Amino acid sequence: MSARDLLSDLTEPQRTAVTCTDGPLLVLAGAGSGKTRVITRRAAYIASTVARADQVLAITFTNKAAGEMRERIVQLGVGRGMVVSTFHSLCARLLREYGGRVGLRPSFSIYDEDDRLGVIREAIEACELSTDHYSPRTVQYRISTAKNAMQSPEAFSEANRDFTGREIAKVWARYEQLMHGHNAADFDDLLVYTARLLGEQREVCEELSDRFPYLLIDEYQDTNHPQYLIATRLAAKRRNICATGDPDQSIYGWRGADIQNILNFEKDYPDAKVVRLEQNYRSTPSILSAASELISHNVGRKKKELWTENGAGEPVRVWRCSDEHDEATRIADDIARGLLEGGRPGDVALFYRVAALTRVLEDALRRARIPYQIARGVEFYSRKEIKDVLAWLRVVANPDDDIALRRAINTPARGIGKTTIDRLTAWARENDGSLDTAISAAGTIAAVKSAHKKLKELAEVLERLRQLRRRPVQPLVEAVLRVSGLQAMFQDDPDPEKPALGNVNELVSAAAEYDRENPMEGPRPEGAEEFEGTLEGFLEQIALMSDTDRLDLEGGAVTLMTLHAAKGLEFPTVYVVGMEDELLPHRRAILNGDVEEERRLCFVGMTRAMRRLTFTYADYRTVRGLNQRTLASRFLREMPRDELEFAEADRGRDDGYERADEYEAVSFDPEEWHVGRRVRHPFYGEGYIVRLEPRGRTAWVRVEFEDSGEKSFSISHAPLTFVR
DNA sequence: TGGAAGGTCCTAATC
DNA sequence: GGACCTTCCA
Repeated sequence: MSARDLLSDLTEPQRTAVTCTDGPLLVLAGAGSGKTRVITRRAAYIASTVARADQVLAITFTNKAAGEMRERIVQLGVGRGMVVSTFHSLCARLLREYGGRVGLRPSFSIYDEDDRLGVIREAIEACELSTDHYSPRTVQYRISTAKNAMQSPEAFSEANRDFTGREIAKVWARYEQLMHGHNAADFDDLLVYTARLLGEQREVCEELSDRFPYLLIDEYQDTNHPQYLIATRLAAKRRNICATGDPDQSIYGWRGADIQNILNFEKDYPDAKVVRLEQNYRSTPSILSAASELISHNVGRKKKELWTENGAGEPVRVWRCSDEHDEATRIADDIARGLLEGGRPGDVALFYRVAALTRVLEDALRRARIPYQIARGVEFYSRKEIKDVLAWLRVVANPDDDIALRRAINTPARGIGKTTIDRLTAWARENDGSLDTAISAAGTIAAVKSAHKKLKELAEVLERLRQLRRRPVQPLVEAVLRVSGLQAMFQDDPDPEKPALGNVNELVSAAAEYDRENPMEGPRPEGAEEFEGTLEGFLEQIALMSDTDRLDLEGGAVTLMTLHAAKGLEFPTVYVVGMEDELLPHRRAILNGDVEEERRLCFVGMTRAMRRLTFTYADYRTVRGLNQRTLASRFLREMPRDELEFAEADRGRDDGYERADEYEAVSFDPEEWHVGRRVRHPFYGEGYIVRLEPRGRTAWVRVEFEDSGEKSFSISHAPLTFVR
C-alpha cells in the first residue's frame, strides 16, 4: 500500500496522528476512537516514508496486541522486521544481549510470582527471620513497590528507618544475591535492569537509539516508572517518540503505573504535538453517554468529550438479582435467548472485578450448554505436569536455576529426598555455588554419601540433555521427557481421567509451533536475535504470556474475563456482573480512598460494549463462604438514569439501589473514634488511627501500628482498646 | 521418602 | 470456600 493509500480512509485528526512522523507526539485517544488503526497506520507510514521498518520500535501492552499489529503491518505491505513487542519482552530481549552489564548471563531465567515468592521465603529464612512475622507476600509487595520506584536496597533502608523497614531491606539485599546466584530476573527486574542499563551505559543507550530512531508506545497511561525511564532514555537522542493512550483508562495504578506519565508528556516534551481522537466508532449513544457521565465524576481529570455518529441503540440494562446464582442464571438465559435468535457466542463477553466470581457463572453457562472460554491463558502453564516439564527445561537452559532444579531433582521420584536436597543446598551456600554444582560435586560431599549413586545418575542425565541445548525446541522437549523419566511417569499414571499426558502433548505442540515460527536455520526474519528459536526464547515466551494472549476471539465461545483483562478489546454484547459496592468499587480501593481508578475500570468495561450493555447486581452474595447483604454500586447512581433501564429480580426484597444512601450513616461515636487516637490491638500492639470510613451500618478504621504497618478493621468487631 | 489429611491463611487486578 | 503449607503416618 502506498503512503497515500495509508491515509485515504482516515479522519483529519487521525491523519495528523499518522503523518507527524518526526518529533514528540501525544495521541490522546478516547475509548473506541480507532486508536489501534491509527498506530498501525502510523508505523506503516513511517516505514514507507522516512525510515526502514526495522528502525521502528513499537511497544504494546500485550503480546497478542503486538502479534496483531505485526500482522496488520505486513498486510499493509510494509517490509517485515519491525520490532513490535511488550515492554517485558523487549527488556528480556535486550538483557539477553546486554545483561552482562547488570550481572545477568544470557541464559537467565524469568521468575514468575511463585518462583519469586519461593526466593523471598528463602531470603527471609536466610536472614534468620520468621515467615510468620514477615509474610512473604507482604515483603515481596514492599520490595516490588520500592523497585518500581527505582530504589536500591540501600536507599530503601535509608527511607525506612523503622525496625521492619530495615529488616525488609536486609531481606531484599539477600533476595538480590539469591536471584543473582540463580541467574534469574523477576518481572520487575526485567524493567528495572533495562532502565538502569540505558541510564548508566551511555554507549548502549546510544546504540539502541540509533537502531530504533522511531518509537511508538501504546497505552502510555499505564506505564510505570521504569517503563517511563526506558521510553524516555530511548527517545532522548532522536526525540521521535509517539505516545498513545487515554488517562481515563489508566487502571494499573496498583502495580505502579503512574498516570502522571501521560499527563506530564507535554511538560517532558514542550515541543510535543498533541492530537485528540474523540470520535467514537464503537458504541451506541446510550452506552457512550452512560460511560461519559460516569467518568465525569472523577476530579482532576483531563476533560475529554467523546461523541459518536453511530445510530441509536437500546438503553443500558441494569438487573437487580436476588443472589449470585440468580444473577448467573439470568445472564445464561439471556445469552441462550440471544443465540436462539441467531446471535454468535463469540460476540458476548462477561466482565467481573474479581476472578473469584467466575465459578457460579461457569456453572450456569455449562448448565445452559453455552460454550465459553475464560481469559486465564497462564492457567495451562501453571498445571502441575506442565510446571514439571518446564522446570526440567529451565534447568537445561540455565544450570544455576536452583528453584527449577529443586523441583526437577526428584520429579519423577528418584529417591533424592528433602534431607539430601537440604545438605546439597547447604554445601552450595558454603561453596558459593549453585545446587547444580553441588550435584556435580556430590561424589566429594560426605554429607550426601548415601545418595552418591543417585546423584551421579542425575548429573549424567542433566549433562546429556544440556548437550542438546542448541537443538530446535520440539526435539529438545521430547528428549527431556524421555531422558528425565517424566514421560514414563505420566504414562504410568493409573488415573485415566487425568489429562496430564494430553497436556504434556499440547506443550510439545506448542514447542513445534515455536520452532515453525522461529526457525533456527535458513533465512531468519530480519532483526531476529541470536537466541530466537532456542530454548531460552521458548521459555521466555511462556514466562511473559498474559491471560488474554491465548484467547480465541474469533471462536464460537462466550468470553469471561476480569475488567482489567478487557482493556483494548471490544464485543457487541457485554455483561458487567457484580455491580455492588465493595466489589466495584472494590472494598480495598474504598478503604484506600482510591475510588477513581475503580471508576476508570468500570468505564473501561462499559466502553468495550458495541451494541448492548447489561449491568447486574445481587442483593445477597456469598463472599469467602459467607452470605452477605450487598449494596448496589455507587457507580450506577452516577450514570444518567434516562439511559438506564431497570429490571427487578422476581423475588426482590428491599431495594439496594435506593438504600445506597446508608453510606452517609455513621454508626459510631465520633467523640471516641477519631484520626490520631491511640489504640491497642492484642496482636499488633499499639498504633494510631489514620482513617475512619463509614460504610453501611458500621465503619472501618485504619490503624498504623508501630511494628506491623497499617491494618483495617470493622469498628464493631475489632478487638481494639483505647490507650490513655 | 512420599502421600494424605488437616490447618491456616487469604481473598484485587498482571507482566 | 479454596489454595497451599505443614504435619503426621505408612
